[in-house]
This record gives sequence, C-alpha cells and structure tokens, in this order.
Amino acid sequence: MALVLDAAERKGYTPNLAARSLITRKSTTVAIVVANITNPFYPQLIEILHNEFALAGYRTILLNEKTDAHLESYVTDLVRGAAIDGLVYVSALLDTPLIGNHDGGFPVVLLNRSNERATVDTVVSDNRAGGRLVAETLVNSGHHRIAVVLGPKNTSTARDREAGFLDQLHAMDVPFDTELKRAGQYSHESGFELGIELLRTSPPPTAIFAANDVLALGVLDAARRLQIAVPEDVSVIGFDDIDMAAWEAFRLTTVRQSLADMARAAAKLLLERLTSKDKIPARTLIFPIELVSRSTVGPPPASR
Amino acid sequence: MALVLDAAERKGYTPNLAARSLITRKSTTVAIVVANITNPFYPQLIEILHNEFALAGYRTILLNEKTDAHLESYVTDLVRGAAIDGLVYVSALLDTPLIGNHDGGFPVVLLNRSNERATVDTVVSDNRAGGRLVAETLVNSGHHRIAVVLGPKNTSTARDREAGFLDQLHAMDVPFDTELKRAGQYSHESGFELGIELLRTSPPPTAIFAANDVLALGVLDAARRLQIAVPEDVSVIGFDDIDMAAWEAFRLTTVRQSLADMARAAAKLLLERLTSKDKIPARTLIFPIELVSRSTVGPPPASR
DNA sequence: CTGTTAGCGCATTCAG
DNA sequence: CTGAATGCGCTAACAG
Repeated sequence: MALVLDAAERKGYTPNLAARSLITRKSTTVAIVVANITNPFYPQLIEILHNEFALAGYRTILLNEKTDAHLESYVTDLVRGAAIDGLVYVSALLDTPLIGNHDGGFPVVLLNRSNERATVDTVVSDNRAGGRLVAETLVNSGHHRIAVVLGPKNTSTARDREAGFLDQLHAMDVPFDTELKRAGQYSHESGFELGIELLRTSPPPTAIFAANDVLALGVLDAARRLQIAVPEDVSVIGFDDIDMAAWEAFRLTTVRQSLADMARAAAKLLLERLTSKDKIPARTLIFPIELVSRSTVGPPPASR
Repeated sequence: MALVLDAAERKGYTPNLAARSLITRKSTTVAIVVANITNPFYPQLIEILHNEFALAGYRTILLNEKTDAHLESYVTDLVRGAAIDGLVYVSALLDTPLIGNHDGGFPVVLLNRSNERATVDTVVSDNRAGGRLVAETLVNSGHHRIAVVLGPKNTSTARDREAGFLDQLHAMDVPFDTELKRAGQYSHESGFELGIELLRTSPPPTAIFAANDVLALGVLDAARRLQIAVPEDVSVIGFDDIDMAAWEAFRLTTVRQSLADMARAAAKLLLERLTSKDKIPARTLIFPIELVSRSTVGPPPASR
C-alpha cells in the first residue's frame, strides 16, 4: 500500500533503494551527460533538467564527457547494470558513439544536439534558421565582410549554424572569405584567441558571428583588449542568449533559444518514456529562435 | 575472481549494480549538494569533485539545495536507503539542518562552509584573513569610505569575510558607516542592484568590497550602467577569483582561494572515509588566501 | 584453489 | 483482504 509506505517512511523507516530497485527493475535515476559543466551554457540546462526529474521522483547522476574516462563503456555499464533508467545528452558532439548502444528501447533524449538518425528523441532549436537570421541581420546592417567563429567541428550546432549562415549569405549575394572562418572550442578562451586573430587580419572583418554566446563574450573581450570599439568598429553577434549575454558588460546581440523551454521539453520526453509501457516512436522537437537586439550590432565603420 | 570478472565485463557481461550494492552494502555513489548550479562559482568546484570521484570509481549524484524539495528528508532517505556512501556540501548556508543527521559516522565533508561544530570534515579558505586583507588593501590605497556587499546573512562565508574586514578596519582606525552595508544573494543580479543603491548614496563610497566575485561582477556592471569609472571613481574588490574575474571585461582585483586545491582536498577527505574502515576524527583544512591585483582597485578620487 | 550455496531487503506472488 | 513465501542478481562464505 502506498499510503502505508508513506506513513512508514515518515515514521523513520526507509526502504533500501538497492533492494527495491532490484525487484522493481527501476533505479529511479537518470543520467545527464554534459560536455563541460564549466561552460555557463550547461548549468542553466542542468538546473532545469534536474529540477524536473526531482519533481518526478528521479535522482540525477552527472556524467562528464570530458573527464569521465571511457564514457562510452561507462554509460553502457550503467545502462546494462540497471543503474539508470534513462539518459539525456546535453552535448552537441556528433561523434560520441554512445547513441548506437541504446537503440534497443533504452530511453534517451538528445538536448541541443541534432539527431541525424532519428532514432532517439531530440530537442533542438532551429539552428539553421538561426544562422540565416544572423546573416540577414548583419547584411541588412550593411556588413559585407563577416567573420565566423565556430565551436568544435564535430558539433551539430556548429555545423547547422554555419550552414544556415552561409546559405543566407549566398542567398543575399554576399561573398564569404574563408580566411575569416575559425573553429575552436565552445569557450571564452577560444573566442578570445580567435577574436584576436580575426581582428588582426587586414582588412579586418566589420562583423563577427560567434556560434555561441560564450564564444561571443570571448570575442568581445578580444575587441576590448585591442581597444576596438563595439559596435562602432566591429559588430558581434552570438547565439543562445545565456544570462550573461544581458549583463551590462556585454549587452550582446544574440539569437535566443528558449533554453528553459527546451530543457523542460527534454525532461518531459524522457519522463514519458520512463512511465509509459508502450513503445513510443522517436520524436524531434524543433524550437523557434528569435533575435535579441542589444548593443553589439551596428552599421559597419564608415566604409572609406 | 576479479580477473574473471574483468574479462567477463569486457566480453559483454555487466553485473547488476543494485544486486551488487545490496550485498556489498556500498553504492559507489556520492552526492554533491550545491545551492545553485547557475552561480559560476559552483561548476568549477563540481567539475573537480566529480572528476576525482569518477577516478576513484564513484558515481556522483547532484542535489540542489534550491530546487530539491525537502532536501533534508531527501538526503536522509538517500543515506538510510543506502543509495549514497558519502556526501559533500558545497554550500555556505549555515542553517541547513542536514548536518546533524549524519553525525553517526556517515561520511560527510563541507566544502567552502565553516563547521562551527567540528563534527564533520571541513575544507575552507581563511575567509577571515581574506576579509582583513581586503580592508588592509583598500585602506592602504587611501580609502576611508568603504561599502560592503554581502551574500545571504545565513552564510558562513559572508559572516567570516565581513568579520575579518571589520576587524581590520577597526585595527587601522578607519570608521565603518553601517549605511554602506548591504546583504543579498550571491548573484550577479544582487550585486548589480545593491551596487546601484550604494553608488547612489551621497557621499558615495570610494570603494566597495563584494563578498564574492559574482557579486563583484554585478557591482562592476552597476558602475558601468551609472557611467562611474572603475577604479578612478570607485574601487571594487571581490573574493574567490573565479575564472571570469580575469576576463578582459572585468579584470577584477580579488582575493584568491585555491578553489581547485580545495575541491581536490575535499574529495580526498571523503574518499579516505569511504575506503578506510577505521573511525577518522573530523578534520578541518584551512587554505591560505592571496590577493590578486588586477585593475579594479586604485586610489580614491582626488579628495576635494 | 574451484564450485556450490546462502542471503542481502525488498515487492510481488500465492495461499489462507 | 491480510499474511507468509518466493526470488530479483549478485558476492561472500563455505565446503569439497
């Protein structure tokens, strides 16, 4: 009886979770795989995921793509060892070979990472449209020499955002100088270094598209270091709209993804799989994006 | 046989973790309790803790002091339900009533939170000395009207840093105007709001001590919003030396805690308890602090 | 040293 | 509808 148990638990009795899990064949635990907790982008998602799962009675274990040695076999062991009931990848890495192992009906959802094989649930924003929106915005402001700073190449977000961006440039008949394309990590440091490089090319770009906000903040800091005014001398646009983008120090113009909605949706998809007994076909949720205009985009410097 | 098992596991056999845990009476899982993952201070610590535990073969479950309803009973259930073998609180909250429940030999370590009752392992930096160092630095730069922005009052860090600060002011015969003391959350938003308030008082303070870096970044942004130059018009000093403090946009002068060392030490203390069979007395590790001079402290504006 | 058995603490079954 | 027995999948203790 549930009521009896509730009362018992309240009175000081606590069931052994391992024993319960052994018999119910449920661990009431889900794992969240992130690439790098230190990137301010992830905590915003983790917090919501964690909260949603906690509300539904699930514990959350954290896996780090960077530091967990042999993540692949580690995850496999957790799954086969029945230590987790479900899994959400909050990681844009394309070449993580993990997904393939969980096709067999194990509940998996991909958050912020597109799913080429449509074999598991996926929640993404319209990264391609976002890339297009960036190109459109910048070109409409008068820019013709635009640089792009990408995250790791093996990342679906970098790939899709770049593709949309280039498509739209092409559609608007603006040439793209491949010299102005750099790829690094999704980190402030990477944005800073690549920003310095880019701003030192001659002629320098009049605008820089950073494939995510953390990168964009690094680019802004690079401009600051080089005493290049934003947006007077160079425009910068990011992607994500993390909290910090709105800070007074940055006031970054960026493409907003509804991070909170996406995280909630991802949790919901996973929870449905965890509680439903029927087989559910893989679903893909694509969230719309929108431009948030703040203070880092303006017309190009008076062209000679 | 371990060897047999190893081979078996490699060939595709994976033991059921619940069954194993039921018999070994170990979950090989530890929990990390944080107040707010979204605060950039925590991920730096979580990452290291997580990594150290992973290396030692422990999974990490995440608990959020903010969102996990009834954290206290939740943790108790995990402990009594044998779902976790140990616990680290990365939270400065003083009034969390949780600690008392785990006195009975359950492995607990407090990271960045002082331990008034000396009943569990504790890893902190010398917050009091840090507070003193701040006062000394500011007064030596010529400041006599110094404001302080604190985190939540029920926080050991806020309490100790403030105490050290006031002690040293007193020792140097500098009066403290209690009008210039504000307390809020350890968040950028709080720092921003309180910073605005403080900078609008008249006469305004010539320096502001923010009890942690996130708060200090908020204060810097407040100055930026009000077009008040740092450090020409107002000096700002923080505490922690998180990564962002070094960013070009801030270049914050701050008191450095060896966050990484502290996290590693905390993990080590806990792992010792997890692997040793003897009773280990509670230990307290106090890490030294040091001043990191960047660009936000200077002499006060030419005094009339 | 290898193979067999008992039992960890539950939820679920079956009998009463 | 209530109560005792079964067994989930392992590891440890035991016997051969």
